[in-house]
Amino acid sequence: MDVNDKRAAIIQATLELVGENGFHGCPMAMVAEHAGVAAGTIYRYFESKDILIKETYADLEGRLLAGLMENYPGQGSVRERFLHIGVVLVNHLIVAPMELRFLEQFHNSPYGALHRRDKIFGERDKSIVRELFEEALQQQIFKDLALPILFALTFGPLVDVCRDHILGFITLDDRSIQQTVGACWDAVRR
Amino acid sequence: MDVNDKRAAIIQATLELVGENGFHGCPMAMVAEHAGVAAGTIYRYFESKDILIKETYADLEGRLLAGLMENYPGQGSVRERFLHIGVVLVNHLIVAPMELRFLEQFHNSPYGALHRRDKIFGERDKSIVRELFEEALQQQIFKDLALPILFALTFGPLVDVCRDHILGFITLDDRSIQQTVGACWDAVRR
Amino acid sequence: MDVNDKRAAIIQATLELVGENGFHGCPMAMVAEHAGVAAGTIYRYFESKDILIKETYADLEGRLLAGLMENYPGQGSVRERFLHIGVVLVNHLIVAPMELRFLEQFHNSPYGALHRRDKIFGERDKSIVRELFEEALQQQIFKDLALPILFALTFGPLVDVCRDHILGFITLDDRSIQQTVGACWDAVRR
Amino acid sequence: MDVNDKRAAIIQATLELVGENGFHGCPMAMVAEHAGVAAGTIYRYFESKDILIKETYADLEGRLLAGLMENYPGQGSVRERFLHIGVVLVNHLIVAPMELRFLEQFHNSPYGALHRRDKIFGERDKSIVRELFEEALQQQIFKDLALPILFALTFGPLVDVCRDHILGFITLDDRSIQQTVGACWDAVRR
DNA sequence: AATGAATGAGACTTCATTCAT
DNA sequence: CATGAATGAAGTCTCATTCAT
Repeated sequence: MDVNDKRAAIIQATLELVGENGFHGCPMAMVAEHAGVAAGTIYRYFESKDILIKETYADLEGRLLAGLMENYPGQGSVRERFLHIGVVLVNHLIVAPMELRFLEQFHNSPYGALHRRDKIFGERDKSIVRELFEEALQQQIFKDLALPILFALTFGPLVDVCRDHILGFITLDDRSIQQTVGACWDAVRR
Repeated sequence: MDVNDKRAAIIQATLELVGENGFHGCPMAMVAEHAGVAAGTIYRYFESKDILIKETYADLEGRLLAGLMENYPGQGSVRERFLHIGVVLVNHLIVAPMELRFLEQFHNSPYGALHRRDKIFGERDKSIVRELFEEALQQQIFKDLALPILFALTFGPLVDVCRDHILGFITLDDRSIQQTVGACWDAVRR
Repeated sequence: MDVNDKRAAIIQATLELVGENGFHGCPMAMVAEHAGVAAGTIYRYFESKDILIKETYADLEGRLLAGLMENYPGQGSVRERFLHIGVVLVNHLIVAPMELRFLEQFHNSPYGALHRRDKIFGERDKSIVRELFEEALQQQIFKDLALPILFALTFGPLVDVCRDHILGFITLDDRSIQQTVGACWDAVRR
Repeated sequence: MDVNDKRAAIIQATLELVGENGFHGCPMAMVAEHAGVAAGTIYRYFESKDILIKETYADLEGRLLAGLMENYPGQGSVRERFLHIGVVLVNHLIVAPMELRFLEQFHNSPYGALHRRDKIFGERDKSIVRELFEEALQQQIFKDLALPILFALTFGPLVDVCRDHILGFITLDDRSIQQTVGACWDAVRR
């Protein structure tokens, strides 16, 4: 388990450094220092910096999805599940500013697009989010729009408001989060 | 006008390189080469790389706003003006992929946040967009949400769908653009 | 006389900039700006930056020697003349900090040594200083030391104390200047 | 000891290059080449070029002071100790031309003045030189002049004659060194 | 398996000098 | 003669990656 500890420490250090300082503020030597390992050691766990970044993203995404599934109202209506996902996502991101920053950085990198392609076309990665959206389409609850458009209408604004909250432009509380996710629902529902 | 030609060539080269390769793929030497000038020449027009980036953004934003104002239905209803802005914006961005990529890169940089702050709090930059949103709030046409949230509900999805179009994940045509902007309207309207 | 005005302005700008900021703080463009001429114009008066520096030095030296000859007690004793030279030199340098800085910078440059060589071996440049020292040697008033050593014993300390005064390490007044020059006299006299 | 070897090689290369070509003739790439290391390696030992220069100076000064203390006649008279210091200093400098040149360059740099300030006002750095001078002042053996002036009367000429020796303007031998240091003694003694 | 010193390509920026106007 | 925009070589410093220990 020592091995996983080290791997986890490196990923955590990467997340924090990218989150705080952006990609520029994340040299391998600094990752190593924060993780408490030697610079060369990183390369035993990750082939290159690119791969380290990608796996850090995958790790983050995994935890994000896991969070969405806690108390997930699997038996609830589409609307209930939609609101759950939106609210939990926002709550997760605004208490973890660095994770949000990381997500944004990642989406703007060359591999960001590649990852997105897999996400949208790949069949292997059927998350509850995608299941929900496909179900809502079939039941004609959602507008008849392409899946990426529905994703954009939902997650685009949510990520943006989280950023604005973190930057101090707005202050989100339970009520305004509810309202915002509700507005997203208005956007996608028929 | 020769001077402006050179300045414009440098800005254009910056736009294209950042758009194609991201910030990392845009060293000053490459900008110079693409612009057809010597490396040192850039510094006659822009004090530093940071300033070059900022002014490239300002240039792009200016053209974007100018585009929004062409055929702007100033006398139309709030809804008509909202749809005009959304549709024109999307049409502009999907024919200029590099400009879109540049915008996204910019918003994720240290100065991106600063710029955003000015935009939201500053009074000096009252664009037609902001005027429209404030009017819609006063007339209680929009939901009672903070301005940044309304912006997020509108422009977040629009920028995202443009990116997906450019990346080939979806194909936007007039009809789907109308529908998407309409969905944003559903999000913000009361 | 317009031509000489421009030349003089360039030399003056060079003196001030080197004096204030050292050689590093004296790019040709800045010299041009301070002198109120275009960068290219400097090259009509001085073949290169090296030559500009040298001629600036020559100019300064000329004014320095001219200063020494004002009220020079040509008929006075060797001691009187020595004291006059020392006191006038110090007074000149401590009211013109930039000139002193320039002198020091110059002596530490590659051409500094060359210039010194000419000064010591060249016959063409028989200043009153050298005449005085040679006379003092012949009359066995000075110690039987090589001329450069006598120069060093005299001007080395004087330049150093001027620098210390300018840097604020000491404060020179008429009395301490007299004493210091007197100490130099003690060093060289038999 | 391998680490110190590399550090020492870099310092030695800096000393030689500054000594031979002045500060301008000492780019980091050339230092690296002379030291037999890669350019980036220098930055493992020295944070910046400025710091490299300063530490090279400190190293040189340390060796200089160590040289002065060999066979130092600690029990001898003030005059004996003064002559010892002067003679040893000159002998050291004229066999190490590059060290002398380096010293001169250093004293003319922005940090030169700062260092000097510490030297004169700082209490922490009570070298035998300063102790000697203060003792001589107290015992009224020296003229009643400020310490910096006494330093100037002593070390100003000594450094200058060393330079002249190295440049070939004069040839110092034991006898002329004795005479020159003796002349400095005449300058400072009451 | 781990270390971390070493590497060296490449980034940004400055500036002496030229030359078309 | 004067201008000053343009040049591009050269400088300092960073950092992903390797490899001897």
